Amino acid sequence: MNAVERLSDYGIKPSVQRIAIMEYLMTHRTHPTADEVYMALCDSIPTLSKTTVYNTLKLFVDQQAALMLTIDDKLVRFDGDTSLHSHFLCRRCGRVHDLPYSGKKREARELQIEGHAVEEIHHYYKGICRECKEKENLN
Amino acid sequence: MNAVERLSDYGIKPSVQRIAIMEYLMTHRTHPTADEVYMALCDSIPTLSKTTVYNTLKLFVDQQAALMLTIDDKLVRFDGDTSLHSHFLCRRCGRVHDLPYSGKKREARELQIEGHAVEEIHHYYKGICRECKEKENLN
DNA sequence: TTACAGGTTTGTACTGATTACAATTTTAAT
DNA sequence: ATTAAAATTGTAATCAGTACAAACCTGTAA
Repeated sequence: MNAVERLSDYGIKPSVQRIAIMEYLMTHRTHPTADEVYMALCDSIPTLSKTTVYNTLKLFVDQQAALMLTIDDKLVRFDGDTSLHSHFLCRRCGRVHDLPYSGKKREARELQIEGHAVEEIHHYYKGICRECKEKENLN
Repeated sequence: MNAVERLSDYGIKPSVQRIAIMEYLMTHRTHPTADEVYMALCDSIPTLSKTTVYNTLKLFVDQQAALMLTIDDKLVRFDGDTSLHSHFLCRRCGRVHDLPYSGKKREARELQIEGHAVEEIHHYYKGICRECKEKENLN
């Protein structure tokens, strides 16, 4: 699946900017911030505006073509992988790693929890990631 | 357990401000923002500074006497209940409701997931809360 | 009592991510 | 080719949160 197909799957009209941003999300599983997306693309699209990046990422989230992660209290991150999975934020290196969804399988399909209509599930974990732990142990 | 006891349990020296803020967190399970805490207390402590509220809440979180919730992308919220539980954000009324922790019991005691050292677990759910759904159905 | 030292609080100024908005450009249809 | 609608852009503004230095306590020891 390419970026254009994915956009139209979610009812988003393609444009140079939208395709580039979606492509970036699809090929970089780093959970980038809006600024990181902008910095990565502004060379290849010199006229790109930061406002467009913000608007476009918001559009993707509204259309459910991307996830907005608020795991970090400073920065909002975005994830092009909308499948049900969890996230791990390393307080050492600041990276966000994907984890398989660890909740009850049943719950993920439930529309209701305690009478509330659930539309989004976010499972976040924080700590020190494997790579940072291994580096630490070398010292 | 009163606020002063709770502070000393977490190695925090009591002061008028710290006691008032901890007391507010203990008696208001609304997951308030720093600004909400400030607005609630500035009448009874007229000299209270917003910086103090921010600093104190940060101190509580660092000492693990409170939780910082980043369920909302706009505002950081605080929770005086540090027991393992989940949260539901209603996109209609904006309130955050508590939910029992629904993850696997095993996982909560694990220090590691996929090799990462887990220090914090945050399970967030978003949607429309029961009260808002019921109000909606009346119309 | 006085003076000092440490920690705490305060107010102001600043930062930096995000948004509002109006102008410009592009797209699509007639 | 015209025109309307949609998309993009740049600038200015917003506003939660923070840095910093001055002022203020609190306890201790001369």
